[in-house]
Amino acid sequence: MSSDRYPFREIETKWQKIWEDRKQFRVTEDPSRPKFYCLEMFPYPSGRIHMGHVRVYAIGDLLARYKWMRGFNVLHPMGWDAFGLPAENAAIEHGVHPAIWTHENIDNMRAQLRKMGISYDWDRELATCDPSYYRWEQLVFIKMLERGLAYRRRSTVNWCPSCQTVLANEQVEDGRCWRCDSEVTPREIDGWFFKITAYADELLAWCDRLPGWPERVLTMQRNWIGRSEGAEFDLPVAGRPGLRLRVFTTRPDTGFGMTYAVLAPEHPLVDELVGDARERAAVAAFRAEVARESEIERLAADRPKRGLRLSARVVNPFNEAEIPLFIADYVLMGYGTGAIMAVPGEDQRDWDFARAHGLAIIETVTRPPGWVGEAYTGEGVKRNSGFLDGLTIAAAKRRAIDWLVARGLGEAKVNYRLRDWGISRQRYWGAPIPVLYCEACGMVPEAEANLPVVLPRDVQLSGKGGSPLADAASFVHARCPTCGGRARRETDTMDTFVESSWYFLRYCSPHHETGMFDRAAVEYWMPVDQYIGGIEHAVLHLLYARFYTKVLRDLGLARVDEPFTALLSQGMVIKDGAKMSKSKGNVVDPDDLIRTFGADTARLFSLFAAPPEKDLDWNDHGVEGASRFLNRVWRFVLAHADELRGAPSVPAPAADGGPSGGTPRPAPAADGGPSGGRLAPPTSTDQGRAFRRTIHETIVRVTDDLEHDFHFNTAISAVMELVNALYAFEAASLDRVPAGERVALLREAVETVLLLLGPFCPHVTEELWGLLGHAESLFARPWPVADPEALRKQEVTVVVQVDGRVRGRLVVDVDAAEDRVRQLALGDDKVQPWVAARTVEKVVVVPNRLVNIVTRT
RNA sequence: GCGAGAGUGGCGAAACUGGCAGACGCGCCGGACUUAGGAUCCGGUGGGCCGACAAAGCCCUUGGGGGUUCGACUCCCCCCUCUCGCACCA
Repeated sequence: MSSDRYPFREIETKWQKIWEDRKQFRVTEDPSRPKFYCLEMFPYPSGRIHMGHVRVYAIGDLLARYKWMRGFNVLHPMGWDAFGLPAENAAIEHGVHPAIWTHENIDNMRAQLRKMGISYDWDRELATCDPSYYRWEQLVFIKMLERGLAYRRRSTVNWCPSCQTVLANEQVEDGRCWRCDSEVTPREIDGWFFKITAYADELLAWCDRLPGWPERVLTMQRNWIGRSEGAEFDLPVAGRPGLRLRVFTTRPDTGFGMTYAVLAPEHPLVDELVGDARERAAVAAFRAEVARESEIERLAADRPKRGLRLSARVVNPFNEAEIPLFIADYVLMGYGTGAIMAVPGEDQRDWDFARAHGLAIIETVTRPPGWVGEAYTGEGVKRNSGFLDGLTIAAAKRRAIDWLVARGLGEAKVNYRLRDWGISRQRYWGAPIPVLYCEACGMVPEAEANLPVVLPRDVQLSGKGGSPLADAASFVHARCPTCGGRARRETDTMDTFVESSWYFLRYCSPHHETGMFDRAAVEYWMPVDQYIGGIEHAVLHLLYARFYTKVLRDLGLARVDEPFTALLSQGMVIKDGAKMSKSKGNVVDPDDLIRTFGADTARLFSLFAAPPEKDLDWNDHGVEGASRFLNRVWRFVLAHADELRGAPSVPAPAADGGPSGGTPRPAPAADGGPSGGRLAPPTSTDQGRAFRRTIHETIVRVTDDLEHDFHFNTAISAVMELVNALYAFEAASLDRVPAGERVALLREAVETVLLLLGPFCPHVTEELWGLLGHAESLFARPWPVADPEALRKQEVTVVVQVDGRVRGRLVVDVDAAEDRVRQLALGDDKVQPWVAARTVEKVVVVPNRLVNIVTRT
């Protein structure tokens, strides 16, 4: 079956070696050329690449090679997100050290990626578990500590019992661990945090300035940050002078509608407010009941709101009314002040609770006529609201805040859903946090001269809980960098998302030894022009990396506001309607695929089967189709190689940029093939002219598809059409087109196919390019530019409609006079019967496209 | 519930600012070449009128229903379905 396929194995091995030996894709800063930084999210070295990797790296390589041909200085690096739990779990299960396991996996995956033939600058490869990498992150940690951007505190965190570590909020999905899907439980623990909330406003504001990002991702980030404007103010506790309850609200205008107040069950004020032992017991019971529920149960929609009425009462400062106070499970300690004023008239949650507990409901916004419903949250004029009556909601909000401020009760306040990023992990295989606890000095950062704090090799990994580093005596016991006294090292390691928050900066100067990166290199390469990765990182990695980049900027290390100018979120690879997984038995192994069909076919199908942002439905027959297509190209060139070599090569485009704003290469390769021709093929016949137009229309179509919309699938189909046309022309032109002209056109078509297809299928196109007599790499050639002369049309087919239905066609000169086209249409044989018995009311002529004759009886 | 996106042949999908719906590929059908073909090449392939075949033609068709327009997959309104994200965030 494969015996008739072109020899992809030899060809792919051959060219991979040549590219590597030549270091063809190694780049350095070159101020004379425009740069293009093309980056795919680096992989976790799990050991094997999967089809998702094939897809994302095929996309990245396509863009990198295309930009390369367009004359850009392209940075296209690859590395390894090498810290993380799987390595540690493998160590526990199989007794192999995480470092060894990781490096073996990296070696395997590097070999797999090489077989894909991707244009990486391998000299820039990095692994985040390397001390020469993470040392800079430790240095930045210390600087963040100095500025209060890193801090330690005790808090309730998300604990994954399976991973035996803490998770950041972003890493919990529906109450489950993002990695292992275990149910997360709350735990009170000391840990380190990055103050991402200090950047909430900036992260949010820049969401409006990232036009190259998918709206979907920006929306997710905006939601995650969750900015809301409102007010914070105090409710005095009735009969307890000096005791106040602080609440946050986004609707200060509804203060007069506040008929009760609610505290989160774990609110610290609750203990001060309980009256007697009986109430104390009731509170304890209520808290226990709430705590017993898992996160997942609490998240279940539409569950009744439960609450407990306290004996204490508070005073509504707006109307001096004494109102009841509750603790209830629908108020969360983690947001705002952990306490709310309840306005059942204008808040559905409060309405539900008020109805369940027989509480008063006051409407403070005039409902529209005929409105029926429960709580009303729409626009309207204020009523039942004292000094706010008659105002709009917006005006009333301002007036209410002014009123609170004037009385010293509160102020305007912005709240965020975003929490600080908890980066402590109670695990081994991560970057050590460079901090010590001195018996004399307390918590002190490690001295910069002592960095890196290297992860010790000899550690017992049991998986039984507790930081493994805590058991490594040689690591834990250290000298205080300040006083020289006895000190204990921090044994938490950093979340691996810290490493992936700056690897794109390290790529700019991966071997830089005196700092995180070389400033000039970063100035030249950053930001990343095109970032490509999965949607699963819409908030996680992409938010952290944006934050960390801004921190580095504010530390004076780099002048970059945003790391990624444009983002492409590629869809998943699915098969038989489901995500590929071992349990479903629908996994396609990239190695098998490449062995059977070759890397070019694997890449071509990945790019052809669906547009990149959609899920890709894997189809084995479709892969065969892709393979068949490449064979078709291969066979044509081989059958005609001798003949084609004698014809003049395609003229290299003049170095004046392309049709779509690309930037020029400096000098076209002086490699015109053996005959060195530079002239456009003659087109003395209609057939020749039509074929040449097809060639150049294909150039326009493919270029537009790549440049504007990432329509890789339609770009490929355009090339397929050209190949179909090539076969057709070859067969039909033999006696009709002069031999010299014919072979010149065939050569122009073939070379155009190879150039356009090169970034998709680099090996086979390189090989065929060589067979045509070219000494230089296809990728040293500029991207083809359409010849306007070839695109010019003499005639066009115009559709003739009668009352919107196609009844005939006309072939007319391009830009023929409207009147003439109208007359031809009306007189057309096919059209006549449809208009004969009717009155022509109107004739619409769309130049070069269509005529619509509108009639009535 | 809120937000975003999507719904087009047997399947993956095309269709630029409204202008020939279904490009390209898969699958299927037929033919050619062949000892043979699961290789290759050529042709056909949305549904219906429609029959033993063919040609030509007509009608219907982009989730459903309305609307705007000479003309709607595309724009507007209503509804249905699916996917994703957020989900007591005050």
